[in-house]
Amino acid sequence: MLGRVGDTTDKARTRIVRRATELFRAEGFGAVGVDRISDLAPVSKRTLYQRFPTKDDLIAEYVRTIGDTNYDSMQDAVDDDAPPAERILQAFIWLQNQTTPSGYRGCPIVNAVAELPDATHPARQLALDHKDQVLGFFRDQAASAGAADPDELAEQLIMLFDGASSYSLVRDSRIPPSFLAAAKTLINAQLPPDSQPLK
Amino acid sequence: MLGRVGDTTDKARTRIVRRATELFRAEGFGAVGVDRISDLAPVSKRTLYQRFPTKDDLIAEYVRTIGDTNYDSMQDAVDDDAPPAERILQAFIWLQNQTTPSGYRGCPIVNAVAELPDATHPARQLALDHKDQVLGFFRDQAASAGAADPDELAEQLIMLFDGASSYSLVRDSRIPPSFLAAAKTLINAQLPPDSQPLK
DNA sequence: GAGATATTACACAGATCTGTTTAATTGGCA
DNA sequence: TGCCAATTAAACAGATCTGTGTAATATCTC
Repeated sequence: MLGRVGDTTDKARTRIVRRATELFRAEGFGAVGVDRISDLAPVSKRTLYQRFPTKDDLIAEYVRTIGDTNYDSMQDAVDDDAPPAERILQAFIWLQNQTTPSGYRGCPIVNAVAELPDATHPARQLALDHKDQVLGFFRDQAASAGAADPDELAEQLIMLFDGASSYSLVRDSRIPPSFLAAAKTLINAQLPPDSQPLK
Repeated sequence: MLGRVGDTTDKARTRIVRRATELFRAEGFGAVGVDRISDLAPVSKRTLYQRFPTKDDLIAEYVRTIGDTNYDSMQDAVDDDAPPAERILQAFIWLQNQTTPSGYRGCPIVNAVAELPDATHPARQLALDHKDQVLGFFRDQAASAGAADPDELAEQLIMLFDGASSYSLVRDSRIPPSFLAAAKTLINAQLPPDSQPLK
């Protein structure tokens, strides 16, 4: 039967999204045509358009998927039993490892927003949702760690986080150790005086 | 006479680059055709191709121009008589003001690298040159301020800097005050104990 | 095995893209 | 005025793009 809404066993759909993810991630939306995705899926173009009526629908699904995948991957790198400040650092180390040693193409969510000037594009909201999810994680950990202003610290951390992505993208090199040092400095500046600072 | 190399009075060339800058900046390279640039310059397509044999040449010129323009604009916002740590903050305030109150499209240099997967594209080196210029500014100021490790601090600052751009891009909102607070925290953490900390 | 459904290959429409060709026209300068 | 280089408009080539129409083939269910 043709893939219905909520069908989690639609193999064609899965293959389409997987290939689209690889190609969009590496080259962006404009540079990747629908034909190339369907050829590599492999699936006929007709089937692709059966699952995704327009390319923009596929782009939106890509943004949703890569956001969820990245968040899950990051969470997998975080030890739930570690102290909250350590958990933040583990997330930072995860990002650093994503950029090893070269070939990193920048944050796919940020890149998507950059390539979609139309603020009403459905993918734009999904991109924001993802960043809010990451921001929420930082905020929750900051609060648990006893940060003086968890919202402020979370904003600072996500700016540092995404800036490190840009750094790696432009230089095509691994995020440097100064990245983790900066995270520690920002966190320590907000920890209560009686707590053990990160070092 | 037809615009020669080094001709600084080539009005057609100037108009082409100016329009290309507006359009590329707002929409990216893929979404902007050469026809649209020439129509708006206004200049015939023939003249455009006389000045820039390929679109990639125009893209490279755009990256060079926007990098230089932004760096100059940032330097104009920096008071040469202020202490070095203050000069860094003035540069950060400049970036914050670039994102007011919305409509910011992210760092054009980072966006250019994201949209040009080919690492040998001439614009890629120009993008790196620009970021090295900004990094060098931060390093010089950090060193003048007596930072413990000026290279490390400069890396941290440029990561925070570009991350704030991404933050503003994704959220279509002004960079928040926590940005400046983070810069101060990172700077203060490296200033000599006997110096006056930023507040 | 029969019938319904899904997928395939492939041509096609219509739009757009980069870059070129051609011929008419403009504008500066002697 | 008259020359000459530069610019213009416009059509064009050839490629690519998104999305559709069609008819044959494969797959699944009963």
